[in-house]
Amino acid sequence: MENVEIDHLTSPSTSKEEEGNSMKNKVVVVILVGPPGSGKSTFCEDVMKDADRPWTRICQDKIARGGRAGTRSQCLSSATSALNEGSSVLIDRCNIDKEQRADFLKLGGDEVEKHCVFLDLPAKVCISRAMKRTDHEGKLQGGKAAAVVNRVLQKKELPELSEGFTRIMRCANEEHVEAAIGTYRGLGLVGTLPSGYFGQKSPGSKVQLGIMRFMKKVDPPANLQSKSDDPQDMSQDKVSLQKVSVNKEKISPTHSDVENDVPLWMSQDEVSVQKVSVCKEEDSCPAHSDVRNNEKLDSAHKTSATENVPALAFPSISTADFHFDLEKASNIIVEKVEEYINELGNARLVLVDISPNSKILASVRRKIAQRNIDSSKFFTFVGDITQLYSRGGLQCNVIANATNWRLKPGGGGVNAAIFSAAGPELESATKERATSLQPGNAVVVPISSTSPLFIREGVTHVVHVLGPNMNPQRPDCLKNDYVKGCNVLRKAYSSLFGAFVSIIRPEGASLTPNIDKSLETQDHLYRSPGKGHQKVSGREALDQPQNNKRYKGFYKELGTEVFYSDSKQEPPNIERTKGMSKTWASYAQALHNMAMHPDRHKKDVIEVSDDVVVINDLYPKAQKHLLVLARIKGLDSLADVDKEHLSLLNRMHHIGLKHAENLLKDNESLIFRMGYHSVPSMRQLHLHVISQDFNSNHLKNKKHWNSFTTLFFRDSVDVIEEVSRNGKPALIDDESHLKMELRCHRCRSVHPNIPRLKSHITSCQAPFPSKLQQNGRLIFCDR
DNA sequence: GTTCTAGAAC
DNA sequence: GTTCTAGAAC
Repeated sequence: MENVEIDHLTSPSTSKEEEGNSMKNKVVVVILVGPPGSGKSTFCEDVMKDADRPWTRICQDKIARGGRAGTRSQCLSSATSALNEGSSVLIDRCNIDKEQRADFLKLGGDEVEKHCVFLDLPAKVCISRAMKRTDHEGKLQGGKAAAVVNRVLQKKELPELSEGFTRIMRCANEEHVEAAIGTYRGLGLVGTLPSGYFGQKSPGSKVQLGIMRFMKKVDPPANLQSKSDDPQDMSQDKVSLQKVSVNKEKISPTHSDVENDVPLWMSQDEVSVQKVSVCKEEDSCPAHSDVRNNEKLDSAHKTSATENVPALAFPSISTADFHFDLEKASNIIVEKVEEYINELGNARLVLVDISPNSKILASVRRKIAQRNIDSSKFFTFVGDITQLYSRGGLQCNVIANATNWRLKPGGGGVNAAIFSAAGPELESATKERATSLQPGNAVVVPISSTSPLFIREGVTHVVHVLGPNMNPQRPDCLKNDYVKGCNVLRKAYSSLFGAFVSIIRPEGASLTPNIDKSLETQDHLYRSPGKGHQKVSGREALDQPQNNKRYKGFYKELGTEVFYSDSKQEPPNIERTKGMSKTWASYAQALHNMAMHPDRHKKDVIEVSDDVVVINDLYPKAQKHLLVLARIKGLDSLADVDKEHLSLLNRMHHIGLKHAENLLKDNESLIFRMGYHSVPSMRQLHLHVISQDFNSNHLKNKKHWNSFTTLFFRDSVDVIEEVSRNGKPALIDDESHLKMELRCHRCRSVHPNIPRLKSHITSCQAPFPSKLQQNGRLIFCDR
């Protein structure tokens, strides 16, 4: 072994001979997992400093020779040598996905335990650190570090025990990291650590361990014992005595008598055992089914099992029975996901295939790894789409069915499986809404509360979608006409994702789905509250205490309580605002005063007419930032807008456009966007006309940035379309978007703070997201 | 909406 | 020590 490649720390009191005898079976391989800047090297240094146990740090950057990074095989051979010499090993490299970890998990054979320390710190923390360091061994520092961290995080796959780890410690913050360092520093010459998963986001676990408080000691319940002989001995494991809160609803939707507090020192397996012991209906309980099967699936995103976020699971359309070219299909999937991903809010899209060797999944994964797609919003999953929750722990409230033109059960594949799993009611409910489907179209069918799909899997809607057919054995074969085929496949995904957006945003989604004209007379499709008895009974069922705890929180979050009940009721956001004029603080009256009395504010006013006033924003957030104020009293925000204001909205739009075009004459490099804040701080409906440079000293904080660059900003064109279609604009009725991480509005990269972000956007020339490039959302000089 | 500022983060 | 955020006050 070359002595410059690795950091050794061997206890001076331990001779080689003693190591060979006493340490042989007690060495351990600790594989660090985390992006650049997550603190892997610091972790190693802290563990090794004054440690009793001999450690060897294997660092790929340090193995580097002649300016080039070392290789994986060099790391493996150094690690093997160290283990043979009786030293435990710290693998200090990103190890971000399973494939990168696999070889290191074979080190030393079965007798050597493999531990994982998963440094899962917020992206912005890692970026910030990586950018600031000046002495990195791999020369990864400064500006390029942010891009690298972003890229590495795209590939992140959560470590799982099933990979071969006996123990995983996830560290989500500095406190957790300190605890982990303490754990390994306290691991004496012959000590061992309990097996299992410690920390949140245990993949496949039904229990979300809540917020870890590593340092706060709480006595464990009398009926549970730590694996450590001495539970007070923090050197065994600093997490050993922590209690965490567990959300009952998330443990087992059908059983509420599970212990509410589970001590953190229990491993994932122990928690599962405990659940089994209190559950009387193991065979039918989804939680237990999942526990039994959770190692069969390989997704890095099973955490959604414990999160009540809306999700659409969809199979690849047309690539199986309809023989569509896989590469072309995967291109279209990625393209359409990119187009819709910003409309999802906290919702997710999951591409599902039953085969672990699925070529289409592999192709999509390969392509998304090269794109800037938020891996929490879109990921792939290997599993049966009809048993995602019960067997895979993945909760998806909407599943897509790649169906046939007759919308009939049978045939094979996904269609047969979904009709079969849902029971005969799906066929009748489908028939109520449509009897046939054209390629490229989709139809939404709510799932009855009595359907096994709802009871067992938590599925509330099936979206049938029909793709193009390239198989001469099937109807409507396109005979290899891929120009047409690709267009139809694009339309199919647009219909599907549009339908999903309509389900999760019932007030009226911003996209126009491809509604099959032949079906328009029937009551169904995407957004309509509908009159089907099924829907009403489905909602009634939610009032029953059993079977539905999971879904209650879900619907509350989505605000869909009203949407699926009888259609005479209005969506909740309308009800709330009607006749309940919001009270506005004095500081929030400025725009109202200007709109009512423009003559008193002549120096700020650019244009006045009977219905609008145009002003320069007093605190512009970009080089050019105008406001078009409505002059109707009582029209304070989008919540007050309805169909009668459509002509005013159009007029505000055109006045805004006129001013943007005037400003473009002076500066052709500007790009404008026009829109409304979902929940404005200032009274009086006002349209922002803002240049996309965001070059302004008045843009100071996260709220400023996110109010113009997330879904909180409602493009004028979309608002107008929604009001003309639904009579009301779709409202994002919470302000969570304002607290989201700071992402570049062009390339979508994450930045740790406002100064860094502002520095980035001065030079980012990436094209705007495709959605913004459509429907005239961006206004720019065409020459 | 902004300003101010304590204290967290670096 | 400086930078940055986030909450209170207005």
